[in-house]
Amino acid sequence: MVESETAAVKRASIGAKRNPASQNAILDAAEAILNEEGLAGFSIEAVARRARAGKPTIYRWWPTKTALLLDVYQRFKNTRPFPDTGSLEGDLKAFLNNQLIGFWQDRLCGTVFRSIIAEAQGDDDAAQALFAYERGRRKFAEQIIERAKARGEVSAEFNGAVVIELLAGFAWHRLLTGRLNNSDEDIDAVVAMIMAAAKNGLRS
Amino acid sequence: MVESETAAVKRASIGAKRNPASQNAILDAAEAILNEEGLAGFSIEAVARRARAGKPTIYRWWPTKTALLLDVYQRFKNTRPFPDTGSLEGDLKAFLNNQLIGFWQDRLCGTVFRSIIAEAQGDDDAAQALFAYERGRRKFAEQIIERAKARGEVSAEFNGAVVIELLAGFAWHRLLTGRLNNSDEDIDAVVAMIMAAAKNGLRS
Amino acid sequence: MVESETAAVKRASIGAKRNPASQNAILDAAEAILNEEGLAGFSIEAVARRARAGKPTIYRWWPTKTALLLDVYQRFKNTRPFPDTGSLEGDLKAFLNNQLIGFWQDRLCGTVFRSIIAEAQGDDDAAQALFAYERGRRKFAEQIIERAKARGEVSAEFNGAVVIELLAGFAWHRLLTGRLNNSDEDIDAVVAMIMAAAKNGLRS
Amino acid sequence: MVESETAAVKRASIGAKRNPASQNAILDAAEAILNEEGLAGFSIEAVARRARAGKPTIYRWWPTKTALLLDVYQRFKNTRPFPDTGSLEGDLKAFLNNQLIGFWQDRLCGTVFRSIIAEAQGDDDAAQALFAYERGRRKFAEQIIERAKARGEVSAEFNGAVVIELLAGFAWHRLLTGRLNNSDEDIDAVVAMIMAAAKNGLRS
DNA sequence: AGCTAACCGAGACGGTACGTCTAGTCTTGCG
DNA sequence: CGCAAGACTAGACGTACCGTCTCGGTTAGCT
Repeated sequence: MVESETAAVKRASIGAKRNPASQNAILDAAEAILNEEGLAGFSIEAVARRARAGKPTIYRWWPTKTALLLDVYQRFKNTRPFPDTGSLEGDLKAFLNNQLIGFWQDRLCGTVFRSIIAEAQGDDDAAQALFAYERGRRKFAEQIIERAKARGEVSAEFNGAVVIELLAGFAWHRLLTGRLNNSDEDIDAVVAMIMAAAKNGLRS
Repeated sequence: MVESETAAVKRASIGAKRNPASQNAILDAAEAILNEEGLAGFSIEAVARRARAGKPTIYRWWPTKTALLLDVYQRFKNTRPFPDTGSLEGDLKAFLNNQLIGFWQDRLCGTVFRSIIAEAQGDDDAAQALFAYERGRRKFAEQIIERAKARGEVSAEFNGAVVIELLAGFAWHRLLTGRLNNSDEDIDAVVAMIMAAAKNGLRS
Repeated sequence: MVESETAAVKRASIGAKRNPASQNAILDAAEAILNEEGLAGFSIEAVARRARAGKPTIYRWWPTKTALLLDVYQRFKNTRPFPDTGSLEGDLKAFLNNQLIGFWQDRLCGTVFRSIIAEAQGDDDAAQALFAYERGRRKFAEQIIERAKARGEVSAEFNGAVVIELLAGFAWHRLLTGRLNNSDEDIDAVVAMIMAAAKNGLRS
Repeated sequence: MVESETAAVKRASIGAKRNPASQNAILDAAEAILNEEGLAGFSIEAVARRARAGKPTIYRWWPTKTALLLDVYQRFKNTRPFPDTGSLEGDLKAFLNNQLIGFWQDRLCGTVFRSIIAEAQGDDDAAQALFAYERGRRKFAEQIIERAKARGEVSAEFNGAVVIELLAGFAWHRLLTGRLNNSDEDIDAVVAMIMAAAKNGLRS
């Protein structure tokens, strides 16, 4: 993904339209800087230097630093499955492992997402972008509970939204406190807790 | 607490020891800026300007921006009770309401804590300080579960650490996604979920 | 001359040859910008924007900003007479009034020429163009002295080149120090000074 | 004067007051850049780089590029005499040689002054500064004529202001057309012209 | 009682990054 | 092939903070 991080190639305009080579070089550079120096060293200036791009080229396509971060994050998505494992327990574990904790452990996904969350705490635009994205992800994940209800695994009153947010919150907390690794056992514990609550058939 | 935010008074040295008036003026200014302009406008320079203090005076006592943020946060603490309500359910609700969500809704506590978390994502020192603080808070909160075990409300195998982290994660997630308000019903749902799991007597 | 400064008309290519409409639109825009915003606001970018022309179109025909300026200046020329008034005094006054100070007071001529001189101080190409132009003008003006010698108004040893340069220098100085206006009386004084020197019949 | 152009020394603050070492390093660097690269290469950025100074340090003390140029120019002044030679002819030659043409030929004085004139053509503040300076210089030089009148060399009606401006204009013209050198003979011719006019006793 | 050490406000210092502007080059697609 | 359009690299613009430093002054506490 970061194949051209020291791209010494000369990259001119390709006419009156966006040059995908530049776009990729910028995203590559952004990713590489986050990887090597973390959020603290991540500046538009540094990205431009590394990508051998002009600053205006970056500002033309990404209005804010966070927009660039979000784009870097988007490049990682779509690869991991979000399967119907046939059981609530399996689905919840897959959710944590494939979409949250496990996903963030892969490459820079976690680093980038941490940066986005941090950025959103001080910048309103970033906040709106992140919140919209996150709300969508949660809504999507609530299908897990709908499937479980269809299967009869949980009662219709079971509060799916809260379950999903509990899992997401747990994962965010692990991410933001630098404790993603060695979470396997705790993931099992969390899911077991949810399953226990589900078996009691309560409305939440 | 912010009684002297426009302190026009002249505040000289009081000799070879720390001047508490300066210390307070700086913390007041920091708080006021966070209140009025948010994390984005929060800079040492701005705090010094507003507090009519010299920058070195700030750097002498707070090595980093985050240290100052942590101090601002500390000023809010200690007031809210952390009672033994006599039941696990009561204790958990009190934990969320008095120590987490409810507490953060009060004045600037939430804003400041959000800022600290954000800062910690890019600054290692800040991260260590926050993580140590947070770990301590969780350990302390686990007493809730110990008390419940002593009462016989939950089995000895109940995974208290995970429960506390689920609640903390839920609260962080609400804080960081700007959804602290209108959480009362969801707090009840979360606690009900935990109680349901506890009643099943599982190891977690 | 500035008839199409807001040229909203669509101006396409007229095939494989230079489009005079574009050329004029560019010169018009350049002139208008100099008029309204002065040399400081005069950029190729601004000219292209105003003329609704592509930057390459400008660069194709004018290699430098100064070349464009010189072209704008040239459009003003040729209209004023450079007559043989029959006397040295009349010729000198006509020179100052028609070719220098009086000419520069007309419309933007002075503004444009000031800009060219300024440009020439930092750009070698511009300097060469300006100097060649100016040298030619002086040589031409020296005919005034030749005519006076033919008439017997001054001796053959009279240093015509220095006289012309004195007048040119005086005019440049007025132009560059923003004092073109109210020069009439001073023009008379300058010419009287030259006439007095001439009458003494000295070699200069 | 440019003794520390590659000043590798570390130059910290000397407290809450202007550091003359920085000031000198900046002026040295500005001078060196003008010398080596001319006005075209003269940017605040380049000066800061060469002086190993921060850009804000330059902007703190010199609001515009021209202000810096003027300061560089001022460092050259005051050394050359402006003597009373006892005769109008001698005074005029000394004026041209010591204060104008001859002075500008020395080191970078001419280059710097050319740059100032150029800058003044596009920047109003620069123009005001230059015009005020220049007006003062001319007023001062008019003492030459006053002295000649006191000596009885010229009549009381002799127009001193115009004479001084003729000389200044001649010198500016030589400077701005890159023809300072080999002016000695022409200086003599110019002065002879003025002397001839003076002898005729005309009012100008 | 005098000296010293640490404090205080102030603000300059060398830097880095910001977001905007222009320079000059390039390519596309229409006419 | 000329044209409008607009992308590209490059780098200067002027501003805001960063964290460090020295200044000149003040006062507490030790000698």
